[in-house]
Amino acid sequence: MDYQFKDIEQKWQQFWAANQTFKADNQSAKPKYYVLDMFPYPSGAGLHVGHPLGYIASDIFSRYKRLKGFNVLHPMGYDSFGLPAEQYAIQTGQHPAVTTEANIATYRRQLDQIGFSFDWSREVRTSSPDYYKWTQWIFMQLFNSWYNKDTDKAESISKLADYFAQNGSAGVNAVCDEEANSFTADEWKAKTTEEQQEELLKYRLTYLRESTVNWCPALGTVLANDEVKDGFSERGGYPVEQKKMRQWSMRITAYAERLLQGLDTIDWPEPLKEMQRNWIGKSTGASVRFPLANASAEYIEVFTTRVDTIFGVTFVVLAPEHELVAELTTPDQKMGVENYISQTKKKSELDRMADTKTVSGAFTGSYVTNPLNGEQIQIWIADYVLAGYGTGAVMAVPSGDQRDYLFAKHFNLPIVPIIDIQNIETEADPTKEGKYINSDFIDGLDYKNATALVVAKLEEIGAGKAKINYRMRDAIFGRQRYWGEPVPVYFKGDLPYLISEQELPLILPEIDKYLPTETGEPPLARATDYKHPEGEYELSTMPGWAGSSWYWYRYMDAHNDQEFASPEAIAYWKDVDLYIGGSEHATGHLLYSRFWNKFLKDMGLVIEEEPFKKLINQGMIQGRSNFVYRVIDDEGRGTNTFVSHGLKSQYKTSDLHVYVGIVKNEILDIEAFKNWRPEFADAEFILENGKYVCGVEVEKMSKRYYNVVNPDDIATQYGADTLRMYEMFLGPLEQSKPWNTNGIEGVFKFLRKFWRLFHNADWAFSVSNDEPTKAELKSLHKIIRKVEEDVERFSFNTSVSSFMIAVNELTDLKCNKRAILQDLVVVLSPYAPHICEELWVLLGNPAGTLSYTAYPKYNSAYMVEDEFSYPISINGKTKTNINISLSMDQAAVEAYIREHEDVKKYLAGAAIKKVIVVKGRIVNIVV
RNA sequence: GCGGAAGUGGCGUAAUUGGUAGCCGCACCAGACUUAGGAUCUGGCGCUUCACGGCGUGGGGGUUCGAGUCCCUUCUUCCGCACCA
Repeated sequence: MDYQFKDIEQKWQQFWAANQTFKADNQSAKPKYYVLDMFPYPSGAGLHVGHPLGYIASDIFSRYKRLKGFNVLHPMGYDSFGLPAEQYAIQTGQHPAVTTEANIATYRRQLDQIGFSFDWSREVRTSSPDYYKWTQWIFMQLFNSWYNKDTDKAESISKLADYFAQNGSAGVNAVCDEEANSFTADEWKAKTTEEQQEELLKYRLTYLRESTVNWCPALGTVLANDEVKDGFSERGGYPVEQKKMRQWSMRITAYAERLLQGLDTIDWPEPLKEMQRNWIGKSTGASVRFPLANASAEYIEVFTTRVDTIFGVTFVVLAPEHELVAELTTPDQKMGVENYISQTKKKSELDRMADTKTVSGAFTGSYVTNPLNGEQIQIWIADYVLAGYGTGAVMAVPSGDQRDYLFAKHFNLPIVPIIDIQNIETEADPTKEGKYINSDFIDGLDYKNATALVVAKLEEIGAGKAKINYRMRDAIFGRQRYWGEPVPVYFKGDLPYLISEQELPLILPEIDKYLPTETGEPPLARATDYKHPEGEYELSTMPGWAGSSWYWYRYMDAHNDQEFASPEAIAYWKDVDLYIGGSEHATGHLLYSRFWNKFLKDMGLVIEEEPFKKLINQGMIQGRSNFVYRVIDDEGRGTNTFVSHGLKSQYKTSDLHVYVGIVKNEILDIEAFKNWRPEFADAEFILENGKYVCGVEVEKMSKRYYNVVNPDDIATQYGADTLRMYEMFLGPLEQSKPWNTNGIEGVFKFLRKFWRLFHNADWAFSVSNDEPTKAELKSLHKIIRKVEEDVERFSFNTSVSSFMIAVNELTDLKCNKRAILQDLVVVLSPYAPHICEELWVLLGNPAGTLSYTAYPKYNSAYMVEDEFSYPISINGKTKTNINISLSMDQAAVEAYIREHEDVKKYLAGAAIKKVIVVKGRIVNIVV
């Protein structure tokens, strides 16, 4: 029989499912290996050819590891809470659970078709109550914890309360709200329960606080920083504004340093680590207090990374939102300041970011004192100072900072040079070289010594101290949406209380409409029976990242209803050895997951500090869009005539995306185009060389560009094995590339050739039991080693090429030896599992044993050749080939060369200076 | 502006990590078999030259017996961050 991929693939997919071939055990004598894919959000559009790229790579790796004798955990599930299903529900009234269920069915069908070796018995869905019960449970643990800086870990909040009762707040070194108060033990005991709870809330790792949030009116919810891009929501692209709200947050900042340090211990792509480092944004510097004369506050505190430049400070700038602005504004400056503030408010976040050129600001009329030289300096406000970073106030050093420089020039403020080699003619010079001038007690010193001395002096007089600042903020956790995990909290008065663990899961209630209420409350307010006996439930739900921040643990023990995963399961699987997914999750999911993991570690619930040991970012597969060109008539109206790409410059045209399925090699199938949409039924064409040529562009693969290529279609036409190998063949896994089906024939031909090796001219299965020849063994062992090397370094594209070479070689040798082919089947099986299972059984092996057989052992003995013919170069120019034996050492080779007739001829009497031999091979003779 | 990655045939890419640049595939050309071919097989395929040869990894320079690979410089493209004091 010719290669019938359809029958073969269906047969084996059914076999794997029926026999649970890939079910992993939670105990085994084999070493464990955990391969994880980023689980998909099941959108209505289904999978396109880009989605499986990473899944194919991880599947190859999983199958390879099984052959190498590992107990492999390779699970899959769905991140099934999320905005799109809810938006769809708002528009159609359909329950998100219903559409989600339907989408999951589509995803599952599409995934099954590609022949993945997932252990489906461990499937998870974040929207299932069995699952979100534990998301809520982890939320409760976070609520019940605070971060102790002294032990550098999270600890129980009840122990903190005990401590307060005994010692008051003194000696507590916590990461907490700035509003946290100091009190004695007696004062604590004198507080009411409510007052104590209110105080404790300032310490909890998940807490409720009035804070400035990203509010998206169109979505009716707040968003975390990583969900906002350039002032617009990442999902949907709606405008986002800043708003003060009482909101749930997660104290991820407590883990800033550990999140940063941990990056050095994990094997992740450097760009991704760099993105996380940037996001955490650690900067080392000092906080300095500039004393105020006549105000309620004693000083203005600023953060600076260049405390050595303190003698160059000629003014202080506050953010317009700074709390002291109103108080510090003198009557005669009042008008200017208020104008400026209202002007700033009008500017959107986007304008403010885009416009970094214009210098603007206003003088408050007040002054502070430079704590080191007693100078009186002006206080200004300006929107180049951000309220959210540091203290919302900066000391301006125009000689060293370009923004301060421009500001000083614009408002005619003094600019004082402080370093001898500084050149401040036209711009600020932030140099750290040179010696200080105009700088009192640090004059003549260098950067390092000056910094240390200034910090020491500031600490001595109580005007400042060394400080580390992080750019990262706490993560906003509540969402005013329906389709997410309910927050397991009820309110008595203004204070939140956890529901009891017995009440978990707190089930998402049914509601009739998915919009916010008329009074602006979240959709959950529409639920009629949603009430806790002791108070009102929290009405916001958790954000999309909650469920995905711990899911890899659930896979370890997916059906446990007593714990999120049993300690035994966690002790066995520990962490994810290999994680494959897109880099778009760099500052979202991947950061939050590391944060929760560290917290769970602190609680003693998990073992490893970092959840994902090695991570690979697969590149994005882009779409290849095709265009037709509609001719525009003289009145500027679109006609129904389309001009071919090469002639379009002769007409006025507008371009139109055309469905890529009716274009082949840029040639439009005109009949298919006419049938594509009714309005084109009588379209006319201006052709070139009798053909209509389309334009091409690389864009994101998306429905609206008509450039989506569906894996189902490829699998139907060529089979899953071809699809799998072709996606790998396309290029390096980590590289983004446009999808192009053109080369797929080559891969398909390869699989047919491979199939043919096992069959005779009449397509009857036929292998020989003869001893393999040396050449056949060499071909086999070359590929055994090559695939091993390639898989270990995730270079799947190069293995596909090597498979083609091996099969070409064996075809040329007319090899049909069982000894060769059986090993070849094993080596190829991670890439093309279906065809290999079929051939494995035809070779006489029991069905289902292929996945757990041993990977063939490479034997270098088959690589050795007695004599090689080498090209000889003299002074880098290739002259001739000579034969040389591998058993010769360098000295023997050199002697042989000197006496060799051909070499002598080319040397023409010149003396040999040096013979370069690399790995027994002469590469050059220097004369 | 700062940070990162990358520039190799008509195209996707490869190069044992400093050792014969262009493997494998697509496209293309020629041939064989064929009623036919969008099937299969064989051969060719960086540029230039009738040929010998010469040139060639974005450009320029350097280190080296030897550079796609290392160093300097410059250009281009993509990605991330972006008033972070």
